[in-house]
Amino acid sequence: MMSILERKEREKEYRRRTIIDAAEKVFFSKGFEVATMQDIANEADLSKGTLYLYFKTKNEVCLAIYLRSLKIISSYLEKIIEEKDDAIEKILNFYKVFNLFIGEQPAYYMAILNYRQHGTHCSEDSKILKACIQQNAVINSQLINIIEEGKTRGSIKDDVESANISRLIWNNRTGILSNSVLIETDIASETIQQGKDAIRYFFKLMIEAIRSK
Amino acid sequence: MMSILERKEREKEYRRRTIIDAAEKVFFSKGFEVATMQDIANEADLSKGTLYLYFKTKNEVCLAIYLRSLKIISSYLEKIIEEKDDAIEKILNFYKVFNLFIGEQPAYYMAILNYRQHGTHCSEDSKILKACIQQNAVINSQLINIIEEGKTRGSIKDDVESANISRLIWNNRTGILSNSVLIETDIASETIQQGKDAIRYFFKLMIEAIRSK
DNA sequence: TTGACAAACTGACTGGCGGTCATTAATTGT
DNA sequence: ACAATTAATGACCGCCAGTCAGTTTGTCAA
Repeated sequence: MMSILERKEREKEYRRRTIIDAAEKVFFSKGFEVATMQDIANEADLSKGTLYLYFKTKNEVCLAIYLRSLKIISSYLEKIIEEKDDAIEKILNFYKVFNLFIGEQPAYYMAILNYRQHGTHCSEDSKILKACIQQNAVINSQLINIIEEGKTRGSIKDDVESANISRLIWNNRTGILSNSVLIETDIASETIQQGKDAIRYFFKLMIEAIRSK
Repeated sequence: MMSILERKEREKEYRRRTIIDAAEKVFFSKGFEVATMQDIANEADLSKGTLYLYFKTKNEVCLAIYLRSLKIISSYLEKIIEEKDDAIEKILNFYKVFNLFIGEQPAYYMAILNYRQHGTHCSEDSKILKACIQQNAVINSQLINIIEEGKTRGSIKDDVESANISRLIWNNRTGILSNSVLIETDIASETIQQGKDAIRYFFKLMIEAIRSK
């Protein structure tokens, strides 16, 4: 019967989510290094072995959280793109949304920070890793999309290199996150405020540089 | 006798360097996670226990490499500051020097990337960690110095927020490094070229935004 | 209802690594 | 020559990611 297979699939997906949810809690309260797979298993009311039926390694669990965060950002971007706003407006919206994201989703925030490390210690053919890279590409093209639209609509200068702007925005985000947490490990600290200041100023300068006069 | 104490001090410093040199080799060929303290000990022709007479933890060894890289960058900045160039010229020089650094010092490059992770898993009172934070602050003030000088000399707009520009440059560097290595783990790959493109474009835009017209 | 088959789950176990410490070797001062 | 101090060693410990033989649960045909 088809519906049984479907139900099983659903249940499997549900279980996966349960594990990721538990991992989020544990990673965020203890940090990725200190948290053990046993901790996650306890939090999810499962045995450790079960975790390995759903994720090949501890790194993959972290990547799963990262993937979530990328998808959230991507869906924000999707909404922003759909609005009738001007490209400059869209970029400003992204700035606002991203600030919100930092403040309200600290767990995802951490996951992003740790991604590079985890990604590079995954087997090359990891499905999750591929999905992450894919999602990164999607975000990249969404940003390019916005810039290009602005160029054709005339609100952004013609000679702006949209691919580089897209990278610029993304790179800057990464760097700000890294460096904020670098100095003060406490996420709630004022360093975050400094990071936000830097983001604000970055967007201000960048928009000034690319908008047509 | 003073000279004996001095010699001992020198020898200790020498041994420290030996260990860091060995660690650099090992970390760079295997990666930080995979490399073991035993590997480093072998490379340095020492026993594992000895390493722990010079560094409290494996993370501290990595931080030591990071500190080196920061000092290199800082000394480059020092030279740039001493030149009689205009501030804009200095910023461009920093861009060039930094590009060189990426291409020629891959080991340090990796150390920088891993810093945040290692820094946050060190005891708070670690001398090395403090030195790293201190060195970061030095670089920050060097950059601010350049901008401020440009403002008084008139080549940079008066209303430029130098602290934020300094952060911007530093954050962007971090992000670029992270994201370059993120997708392609191979340092020699073309992703590095894309990273360099992004850096070039970033500096171009930034300079355009801050130079007085 | 039953029994056979499969799929999901379990947790004791293993290997390997970071870090320690009692012991040994080397160096210094007398 | 001989304490005494300092440096170096490597066997050892605890811990944890990851495994796997065995158990439970779920499915379905007879």
